[in-house]
Amino acid sequence: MQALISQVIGAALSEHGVAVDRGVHVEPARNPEHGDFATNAAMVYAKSSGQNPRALADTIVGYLSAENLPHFDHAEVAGPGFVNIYLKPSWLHDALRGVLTAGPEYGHATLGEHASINLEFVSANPTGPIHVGGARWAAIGDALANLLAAVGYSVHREYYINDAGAQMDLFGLSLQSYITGGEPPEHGYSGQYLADMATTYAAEGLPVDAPMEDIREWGYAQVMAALVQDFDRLGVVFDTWFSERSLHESGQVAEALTTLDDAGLCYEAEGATWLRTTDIGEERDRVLIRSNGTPSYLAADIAYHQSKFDRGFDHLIDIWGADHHGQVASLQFGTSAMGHASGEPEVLLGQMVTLLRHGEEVRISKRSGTLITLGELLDEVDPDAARLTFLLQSLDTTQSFDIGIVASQSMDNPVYYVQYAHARLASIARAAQAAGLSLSSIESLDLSRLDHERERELMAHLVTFPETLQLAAQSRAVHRVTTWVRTLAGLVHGWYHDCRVLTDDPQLSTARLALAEASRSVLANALAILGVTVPDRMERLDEHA
RNA sequence: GCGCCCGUAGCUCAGUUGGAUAGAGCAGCGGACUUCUAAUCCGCGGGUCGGGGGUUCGAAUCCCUCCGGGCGCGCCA
Repeated sequence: MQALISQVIGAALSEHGVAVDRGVHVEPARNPEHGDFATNAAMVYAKSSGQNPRALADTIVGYLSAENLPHFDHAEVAGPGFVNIYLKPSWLHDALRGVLTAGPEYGHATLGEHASINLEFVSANPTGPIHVGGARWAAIGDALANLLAAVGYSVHREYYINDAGAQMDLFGLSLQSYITGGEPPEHGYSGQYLADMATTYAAEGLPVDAPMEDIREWGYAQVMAALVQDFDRLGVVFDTWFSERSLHESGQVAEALTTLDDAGLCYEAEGATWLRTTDIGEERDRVLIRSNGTPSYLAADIAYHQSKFDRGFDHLIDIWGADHHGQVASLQFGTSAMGHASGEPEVLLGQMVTLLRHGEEVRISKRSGTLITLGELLDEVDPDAARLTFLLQSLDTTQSFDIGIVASQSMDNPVYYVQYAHARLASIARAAQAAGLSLSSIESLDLSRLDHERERELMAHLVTFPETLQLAAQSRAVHRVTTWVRTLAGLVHGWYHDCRVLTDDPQLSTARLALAEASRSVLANALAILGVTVPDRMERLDEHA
């Protein structure tokens, strides 16, 4: 409908001799008094057409009125030159029919044209449990994958295991000291999880005097197993766990280094090999091969992203913590030097999580061992509550995650508000079935009885779902879906309160049942994208709970 | 010093990519269950959109500048 109106106005302007070079924006009116849709086209093109905005708006109204648009009622000029478009209620009834017909597919799009995306997120050293910051990327990455899939991309979830390099040895030495009771290494890892691992190690009867390498590898396996388990609890499953070591062992890192060198982008100095990142305005060049002969993290990362392209992905997206911001340009430079489009990989930087407990900040540091792990978080906080909390905010804002609030005040957590809306609608469906009420064929439904203001608002919001998904996907902003679904839940609750579905008026009840089913379906669809459980019923809580 | 992000109600955050009277949740106060679930609904109070310039019909949104906060600026990852 929106697109159709935009098209008609565009054609009208062209016919009127106006060059339509900036598109025609038609948006749902925010205020019901402004009709169903509004456009600012008259103000945008006033200058180039040589007319004042209101006169041009009058012209547009004339065209619209003559056009015989479906469901068109009338249009009028408002304010400085807006054109407000009023449609007959039947347009929302038709739209609702469309929602029901599309079912679980409603809102899905073919924007991505099946292009394949490799989405990498969380990626960390396997030297300990994932912490709360990682949990944010896990929730967001998984939901973004769902979102991109919903608009037509083929998405692959990937976790890069940084199992090569000095940190692994430091981890091995640290664990060894816990096992032997010996001196811990300088700047080593510490924390309860290492003590627990040492206990397990002893319980399994493994040799205390084993070489560090063996202990390191044993610990690595332990950490990975725990990682998979924690992600599973959060509902996140990766398609690929990619080992950094494998890149070194297969020679792909060496290969990448050769390619970069052949392109003349490397030089040697101070015993090391450098990448000329100052060529792209970086402050300094970056080391590719250390003076001790080992490739740097950057070298492996360039090879890693090359491997993603080798595996056939059309586009790469990485979600990184903002503390890695400084590495983006070098990696992209390296990737483009390997022959790929500039801007690959697309790196989404997420701001940090400030962990609080009842308003008091908890400093997290993996090496100092004061971390709150994902597992510990999920011991205290319902996984759905955790996920939705992470999906509430934009990646660009630092998130305050108060464990105390998300756990203890779970009554007030938005996740239950949204889930409860679904449970209520599912409850209506059950009651309707018990009463022998069912939806006849969608085409023959008489929806004209849906004329309550609550119903108008609810239907009008359902209509914006497809656009919301597309905008959210294009801007990689999952939280927009969350915002949208919270609004939907609010509208559902309000409607539920004012508009009883099961009445002694069969036509009214049937029409309302259709709206309930459509709302339930879209709600379930949206929650599935967010990765939040969709309950058909929820237990009544105690008064004091 | 340089780069990125942020600053919106007491608190936590949205704000449809520049639109009409800036919103929600929580917290506070006051109302609504003989009903398909009250984990709900309704009402009230609460704002120099960090400050100042600029761009234009129109700015929370774009540009400049200052202030305040976070993160980074390793041959760690």
